[in-house]
Amino acid sequence: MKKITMQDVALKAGVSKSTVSQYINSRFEFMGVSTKHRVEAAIKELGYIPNHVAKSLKQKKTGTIGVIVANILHTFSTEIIRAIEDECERNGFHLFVCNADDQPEKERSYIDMLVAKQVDGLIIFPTNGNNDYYKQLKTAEFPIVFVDRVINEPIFPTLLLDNESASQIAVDQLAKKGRTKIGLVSTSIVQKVTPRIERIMGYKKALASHGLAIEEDWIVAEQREEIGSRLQRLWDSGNRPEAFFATNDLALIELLRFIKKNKLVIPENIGVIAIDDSPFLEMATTPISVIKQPTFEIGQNAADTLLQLISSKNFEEEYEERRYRPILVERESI
Amino acid sequence: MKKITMQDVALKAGVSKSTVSQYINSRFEFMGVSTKHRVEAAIKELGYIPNHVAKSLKQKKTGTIGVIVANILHTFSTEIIRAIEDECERNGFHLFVCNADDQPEKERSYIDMLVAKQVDGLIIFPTNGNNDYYKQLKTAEFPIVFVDRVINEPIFPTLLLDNESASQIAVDQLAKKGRTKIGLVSTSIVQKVTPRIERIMGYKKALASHGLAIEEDWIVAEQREEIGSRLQRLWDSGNRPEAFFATNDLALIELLRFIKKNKLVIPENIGVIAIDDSPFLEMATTPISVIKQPTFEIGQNAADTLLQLISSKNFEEEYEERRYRPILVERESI
DNA sequence: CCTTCTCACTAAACCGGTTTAGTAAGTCAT
DNA sequence: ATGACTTACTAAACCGGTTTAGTGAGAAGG
Repeated sequence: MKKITMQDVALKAGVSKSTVSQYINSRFEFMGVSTKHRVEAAIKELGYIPNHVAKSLKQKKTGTIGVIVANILHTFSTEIIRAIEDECERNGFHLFVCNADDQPEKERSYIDMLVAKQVDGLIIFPTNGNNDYYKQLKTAEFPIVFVDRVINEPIFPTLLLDNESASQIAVDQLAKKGRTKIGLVSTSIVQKVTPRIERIMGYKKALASHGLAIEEDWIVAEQREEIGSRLQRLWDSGNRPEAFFATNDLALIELLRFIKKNKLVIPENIGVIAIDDSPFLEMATTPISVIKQPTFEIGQNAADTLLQLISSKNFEEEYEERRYRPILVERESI
Repeated sequence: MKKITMQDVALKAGVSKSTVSQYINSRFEFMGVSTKHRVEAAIKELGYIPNHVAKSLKQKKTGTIGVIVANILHTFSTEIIRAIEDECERNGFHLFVCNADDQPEKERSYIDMLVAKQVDGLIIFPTNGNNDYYKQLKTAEFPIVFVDRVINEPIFPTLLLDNESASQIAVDQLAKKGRTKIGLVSTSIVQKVTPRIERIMGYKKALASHGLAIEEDWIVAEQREEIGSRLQRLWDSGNRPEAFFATNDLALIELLRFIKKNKLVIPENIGVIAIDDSPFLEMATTPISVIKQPTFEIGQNAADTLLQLISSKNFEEEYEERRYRPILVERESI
């Protein structure tokens, strides 16, 4: 069935399509009342819906933004995306969301696809494997904002949690309850993912700040599927920490699974604290203490920063990364 | 900074842009080897990225699909969307995901926006408030697939859980454990949302099938924020069920919050079963039994059905709704 | 009455890639 | 030598909306 165009509306209303375009864009300054009503009636009668593809071609903008998430399984990612969506929507933009699964090749092909689709800008949780390509895009003055991870050069605005600070809070909380033997559980640091690296660094610094030794065996940083068995081996070795600090929600799930398997009681047998929250942690038998990221604020700011870049076209040579203060949610698990 | 176009590549390579277009589209049948290499080198040298907006205008397709979710807070929604994303991606399509918050006006404006953006089709979890508009789109032969909810006429393919069956399984499980006083917790049915209505209907039928009376006071179907206080009043009344059946994950969260507040022990003091799963339910102190939807299959089929509609352009007068068998995940909470 | 200005509207170029009919050169068969 | 066919390539129209310079009619001022 033939799609209705402005030309059809113009014919129906007895005007030119320029006049219809003026009407669609609410430019009524030089438009007779009779003309206006005829165009309005024609649009309604024909059920005309504008074609934004044609408009985008001429105006060289699409009103869309690409978001490339490194790992969408992290709850905080989806929370940040929700905030980005809300803020973009408030400004008349819509999102393509893509999941790179922490793979640089996937990320690269998403960037290409989104640039080809003429998105007006990108928000990327960078995988850290496309640094040359990021530089090319910088040279091309393509608007990009990074979130959650830092790359080797500060070429785009970068927003992320103060990870070391988050670890400091975690260790502080455990130490405050008298815990001196503190282990850490993380997902793999092979890819050198900023939050994981910085949180482990922060954990070490925090232990040192409490005069506590760093027990390398108590640092479990594995692929998610390996965490359980590593924890088991650690537990069975007899040299056990009193508490565990999980650096993200996926690590926490594996930690809780291990705890349940060994029929440990929180916090009597083992203390637990984690970074990032989930609705169920609050109402677990033992509600789990967490350090939250201000995901809504990060997302909103990321969106605003990008929209600013898009509209101003003012590109700085370098950008200072913006760090967000973590938020302690003290429950009963430590 | 000026964007590189095919014309620029053509000039560089010493060919016409038609030739460049043939190269980009891998049409080499009538192309000299020398020409091919010159075009290839020019593309690489200039860093040319095609403009899909121009291509879409000419070809009248964008390779994008709109997904309008009624309520994105439900975990099953995001699981279905993940499956849709994967399947669409496998077929070279990408998604716009919009959240209607169960509001028909929001849904309507999203449909308009997505049609204007020339998406090739829509997957909608319908709010049930735009039936006339759905019919208009049917008349216009716009490809749409409905998910999770049924509207008053079978004008588009519709995929959803066998909700009554899910409730039957829930009541069967509780009855099997000797529970005869079974309450139900749901989010609000004011909007007549298909799954909620059907699950309550299924619950009543299932009680009847076990010769159990329907205690209207034990049916809590409220706005999410009201559920806790309604449950509290029910509990304090003294006329209490032995177990609760939560019809979705949001209702379950409120139920668990109530249980925790009243220091009840699952399943000793109160049995619990719910529809829809979450990672944490498995490792709760008392792992919660659930009836899962086959979200991956539903999402994949929804995507395939829509892609079929898009490519075949073959629209039936009516469609039979497709029901999916629920899956029991027996844990320890009943 | 003539000139200038304003109002209301329109023709046509443009955005960038696709596609198709057309062109030129070379090959082959008669 | 000529006609038919194939290969390799290209000019230009098209997709649908935007935008701008242009046009005609009417009003106002000198």
